[in-house]
Amino acid sequence: MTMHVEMADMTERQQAVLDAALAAMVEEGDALTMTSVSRRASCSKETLYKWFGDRDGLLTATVRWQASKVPVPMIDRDRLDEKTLSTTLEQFARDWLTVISSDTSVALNRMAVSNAGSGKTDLGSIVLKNGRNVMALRLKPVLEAARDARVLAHFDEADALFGSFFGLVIRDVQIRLLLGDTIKLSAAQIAEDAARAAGQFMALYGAANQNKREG
Amino acid sequence: MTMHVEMADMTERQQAVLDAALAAMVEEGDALTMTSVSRRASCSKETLYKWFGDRDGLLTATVRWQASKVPVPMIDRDRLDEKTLSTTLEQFARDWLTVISSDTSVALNRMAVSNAGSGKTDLGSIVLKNGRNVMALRLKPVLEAARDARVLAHFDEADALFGSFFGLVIRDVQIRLLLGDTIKLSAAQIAEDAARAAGQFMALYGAANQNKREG
DNA sequence: GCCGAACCGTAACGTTCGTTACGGTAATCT
DNA sequence: AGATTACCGTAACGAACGTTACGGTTCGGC
Repeated sequence: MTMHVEMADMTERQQAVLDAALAAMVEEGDALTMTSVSRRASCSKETLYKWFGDRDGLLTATVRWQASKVPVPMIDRDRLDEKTLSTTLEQFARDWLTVISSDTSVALNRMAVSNAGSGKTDLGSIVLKNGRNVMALRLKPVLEAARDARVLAHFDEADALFGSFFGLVIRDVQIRLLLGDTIKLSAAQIAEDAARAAGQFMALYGAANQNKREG
Repeated sequence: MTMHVEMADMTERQQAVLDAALAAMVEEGDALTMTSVSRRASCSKETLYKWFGDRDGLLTATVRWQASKVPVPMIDRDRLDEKTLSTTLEQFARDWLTVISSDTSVALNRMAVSNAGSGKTDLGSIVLKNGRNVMALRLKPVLEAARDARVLAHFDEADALFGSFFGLVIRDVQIRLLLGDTIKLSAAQIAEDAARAAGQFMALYGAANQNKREG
């Protein structure tokens, strides 16, 4: 029976404990233990159980806490010419790649994937909801606005475009990171990749070049 | 101390045991236990330890066994006009998507990701080596041949092209599957996605359309 | 000053599971 | 036939860890 704690209800002390849990997840991965978290947070196990119910409760709270800390890029929907759309996409891609390649994101996704395999509580859906789906929710209105402004070619389902954008940005970076490949993504590298992804997306779906798709 | 067993040295009985382990991995995920494997395979635990050393040895042998079973698409490098390249890529994408979306692949990658987080032995590198890297190794000569035949625009590093192709094919499918999202990929859907990915790749990197990239 | 609540540190309990050990059986070798 | 080998089924051992319980400390309220 997991507790349902909203992030707003978290005291500073509790947030500090969750940060400790987060650090434990980064360093110890799935093998993180209640004892190690309590040691890191300088709190008793009894407190952990009182606050979070059980181990799963602690993990879900930790995942939610991290999710609430990830900044969501803002968008102005007012002016939407090709240039602004392109830079918006590029900024989106840059933020996204930065998050994805961070230690905490990797650890979090590893935990969620492990849990999705044999888990009672579904960390995977939480991560999906607060990661990919938030991005999709932010991006799709922009894509639709761009279509209506004739900046993008016509389409029916924004999901398909989002999927392609996702692929062009992430490529094989995330899965390689999750599988333990040691990649070093410098800020310059991220910026370059983001620009390439945005450019390619515009090339594929922009109203200026409409002859690039099949089906 | 893990044993180093080659696939060729596997007797039929041993392969049957590995198939049982594979089934256990699919159904029980990370929580698979030596007892459950022995029960499934109708063998004793003593035999498991004699053959595979320890739990990690069993897991790595299972991963290798599955990897050896995945068919690798063949390629004829002789005739390489735009049409054959396109269909080759499409076939590649179709095979790949089929593998990626299979239950065994999902279970295997989940296991490897979990292990990469807090593992002594690195299943992640094995999966990476037998999954992504095999594909890259097969595809890069084709891309280079296509470049030399002026079917693809000039490039220096085939890795970059491979990454883009990877993204266009996989998009967000794999990460969603790993995180427990229930997606149903029909053969028709896979075929459609493969065709789209191949078409988009040709549009971006084909010699016919050279003005689509940035940087 | 005294009380109760909240919390820390640690010890204790019970379960799970990896690992090892043992007795029994069928097949193969000498 | 007798011995050896390989294997099955099961029991037993030991460690790790989730969970609970307990004694001691701090702190806000009366």
